[in-house]
Amino acid sequence: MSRLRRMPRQQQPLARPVRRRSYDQFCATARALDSVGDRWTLLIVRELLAGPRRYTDLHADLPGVSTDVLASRLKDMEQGGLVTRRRLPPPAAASVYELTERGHGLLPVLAALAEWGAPAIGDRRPTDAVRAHWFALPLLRALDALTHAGVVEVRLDEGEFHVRVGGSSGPLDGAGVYGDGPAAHADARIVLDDEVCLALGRGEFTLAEAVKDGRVEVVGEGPLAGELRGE
Amino acid sequence: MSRLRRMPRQQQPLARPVRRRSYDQFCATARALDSVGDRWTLLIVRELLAGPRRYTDLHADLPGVSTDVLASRLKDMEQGGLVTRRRLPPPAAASVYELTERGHGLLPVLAALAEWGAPAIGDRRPTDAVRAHWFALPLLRALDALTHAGVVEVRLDEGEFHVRVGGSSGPLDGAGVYGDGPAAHADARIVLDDEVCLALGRGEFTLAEAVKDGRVEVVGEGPLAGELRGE
DNA sequence: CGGCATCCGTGACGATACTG
DNA sequence: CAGTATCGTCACGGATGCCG
Repeated sequence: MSRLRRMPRQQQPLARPVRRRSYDQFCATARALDSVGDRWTLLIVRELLAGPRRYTDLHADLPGVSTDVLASRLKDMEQGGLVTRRRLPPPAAASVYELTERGHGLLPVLAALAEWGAPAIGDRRPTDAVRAHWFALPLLRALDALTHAGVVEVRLDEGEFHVRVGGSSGPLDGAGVYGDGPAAHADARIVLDDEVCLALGRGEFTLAEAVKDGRVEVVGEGPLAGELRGE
Repeated sequence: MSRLRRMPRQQQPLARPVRRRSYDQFCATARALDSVGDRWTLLIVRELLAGPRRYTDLHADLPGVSTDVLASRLKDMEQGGLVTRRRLPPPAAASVYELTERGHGLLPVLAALAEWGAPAIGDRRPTDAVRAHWFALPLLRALDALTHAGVVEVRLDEGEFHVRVGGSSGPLDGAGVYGDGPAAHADARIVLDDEVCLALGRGEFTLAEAVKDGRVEVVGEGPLAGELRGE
């Protein structure tokens, strides 16, 4: 026995207060990853880009995250200035988390990741969870060339979501860039299936082409709907 | 002894073969993070964007990564199609890792992260490591409006690196988007300090403005150097 | 019921030593 | 030089408990 300690190894833990893990590199990318590189953090941002959400809603739409990790991430993100916690008025005894402006600034990061990941998404595996609004990020790429601004409601097999488009995705009005479920007021609605939605995100064809051969159906009368039809 | 097992808890380990950890979500962003969301992976990509590197070079420019984690990541990335391992011709008994085209496709992701991280980089902490080419990604943002193509050598306090610009960052010729050290053939050279370089990455002012008031010095005679001077 | 905190087993990580 | 082996520590995932 006595696996004779091979080294004194008595080096103190250095009295590190709590030391959040950092890459300790003077590099913009590394600093960004210090903030959002932890597991689940960017997916929490993806959820919050849909607008303010409660803890339980976040937990429901992030299958696999454990309760303590979610709570811990939200705390870290609040301290890091990515999210704020807002207590709802008395009737509803609950609080919601929402992105700060800094947190919203991660949209290009999420969009770049979605664009890179779209070609490799493959088929849906039996163990894969799905939510309709997860298709919003890839789709935004196909919609960001629109000149008219407004809200587009998107109907997929999995459910529906809505996105704000046009106006260079102007200043947020407190709501998200996209949202789950139907929109309060939609300027147009499109109906398509997952495959077509992902192919649009991959840039395999344009929205106008997809509308033309019937893979995407456009409902609505306004100028935004007209532009979606390629008119 | 016998800390009496408190529960049957006999649920088999399910005979999982090895199961790389996945978010198991049918979502382009989550799939992307399945590939590059692990700690250190994106920073390895940052290094390899500078061109093919050997294991030891990677280890030297990624302070803090342990040898086994680096080896494991490179193996995962090779299996994931992000990098290839190439054995150098006999004289040099070594092998290098280089990005595949798919791996190069992560440049927009790294650029978005760098742009988001640049405003928050703060001051250099005593524990922070630095490498000159870590400033390349933020700087690319300030250079991507150039119309002339070529190689710009950048001289900072920390050292020098070079970037390929123009031509919409055309097809790669096997080398990186940027590289450490001086360029084999540079069309122009700029001299500036870290602060100015990061401010350019934050978009606080344009390169032409910085040249005008002397915060950036441009050396060279060709058309690219002329454009850098704002002529 | 929402919002966590606690406990526990497993795996990932970081440091160092060692080997072909 | 290019990793592999070993080991201690911490983070993660799952279940459960607590508390307003």
